[in-house]
Amino acid sequence: MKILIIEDERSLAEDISRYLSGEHYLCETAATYAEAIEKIELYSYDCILLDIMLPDGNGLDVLKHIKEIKKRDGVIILSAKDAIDDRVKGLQLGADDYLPKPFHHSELAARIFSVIRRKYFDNANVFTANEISVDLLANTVTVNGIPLHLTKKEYALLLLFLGNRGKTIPKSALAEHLSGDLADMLDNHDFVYAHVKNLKKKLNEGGTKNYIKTMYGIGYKWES
Amino acid sequence: MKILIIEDERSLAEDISRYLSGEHYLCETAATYAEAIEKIELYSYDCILLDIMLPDGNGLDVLKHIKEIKKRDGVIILSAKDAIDDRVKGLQLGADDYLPKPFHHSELAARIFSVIRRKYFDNANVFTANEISVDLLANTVTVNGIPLHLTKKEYALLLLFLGNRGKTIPKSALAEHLSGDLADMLDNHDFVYAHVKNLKKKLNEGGTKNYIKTMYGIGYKWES
DNA sequence: GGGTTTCTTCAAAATTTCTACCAATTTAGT
DNA sequence: ACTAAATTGGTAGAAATTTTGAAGAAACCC
Repeated sequence: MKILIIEDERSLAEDISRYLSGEHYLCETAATYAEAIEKIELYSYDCILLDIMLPDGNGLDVLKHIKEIKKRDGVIILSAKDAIDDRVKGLQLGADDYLPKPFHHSELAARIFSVIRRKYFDNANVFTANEISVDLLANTVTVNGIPLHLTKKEYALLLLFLGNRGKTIPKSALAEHLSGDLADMLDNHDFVYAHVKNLKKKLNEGGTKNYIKTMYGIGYKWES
Repeated sequence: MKILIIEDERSLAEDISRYLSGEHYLCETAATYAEAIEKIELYSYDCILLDIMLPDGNGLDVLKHIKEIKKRDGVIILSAKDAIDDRVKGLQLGADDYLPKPFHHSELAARIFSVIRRKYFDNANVFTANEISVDLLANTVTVNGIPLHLTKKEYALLLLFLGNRGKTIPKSALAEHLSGDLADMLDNHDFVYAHVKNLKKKLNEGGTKNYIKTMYGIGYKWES
């Protein structure tokens, strides 16, 4: 899952980025209004964290922009505790949530989780696709009611697939998603093969059909 | 879609090439000014990635050359973050976009995609021609709503046809677009025949009319 | 620290795609 | 209608990619 952090205070942005990376999110940052607009126009994110005060503009304008030009990107507004005005305006403009600074990491994670859940998983805590069922809060998986033990990476992989059903996910994206540091995983995708294999195997032993299709030369796709 | 990567730092060029290959692009590289000019004169590309600093010349001169002698090849300039001058000059000279180094692979892919979409497909993400529909983001093809599985080269071929509807495409151009190493494929077009044949067959089995007309002695043409 | 689990690397086997080749067919020009 | 060149369609070997199992590293848990 991909997060954009729009925040001009660099140390805070990096702090958040580091924490969320450890929670299996892929993070990017934008420190200015201009940079934020650029990234929003070019990419899509699962969730955007939006600081209201930016050196060269107002975060609410960024939000307006997001909602104008498209998109179903989730938005969580970050701002000072007492800026009630911003909060009201933000939610009116279509923000998904509001988090006053300072906040706990765990609280941020919970809000992001909730936004993503709403966006990809019909807002349910338990997401079911055919015979597979995922408890997003407990982070457990069952197949036909029987618990299935997955490792962290396998679970991350499964969520990525389920959140992108029907879309082809390039190997490089899988590598990025699994590897945390998107270093030089560019030429070595062996570990992706390994994890996909293991996930497939476990799902299969659990008795599911094979929903993970290979897109030769590109990546994989979840087909329900 | 065919990309030319003009970049003297070999490892970077290879990185990019590998990544873009995984995203359905056909890549070639040029490491020097001379090599770049040579390839540009000989072939055409859908998008050219242009490093400004080359060991034997300036990338802006390459850009000038591109715009002089032809072409609707899209150009994205790659250069150091603070080279504002180059950016301005580049855009004045007709570059389509500018990407400061270092950049994320996904960011590069997004810019290339945007250039190509603008150039060939009226800025749309899903492109439909009669009963055929191509999702440029997911890289999938459907015929009358039924998914059609194409290989990389077949997909590249289809995109080339759809991007040039009504125009006769010479065999040599098809060979260029399909050939990974632009060896002396100039006299041997057997592999073009093969891929056109396979694409025709799959489209036909999918139930489309035969839109690919043979222009005897010249090439092929997509006729809607 | 020892034992267990998980992650990554490696190499051979299987699969998919690509290219070369050949015979049959079509085309353009005479 | 005949000829030479170009294209089609099939097949097979080459090349590239993925699968698979096993083993070595690394991380984790008492």
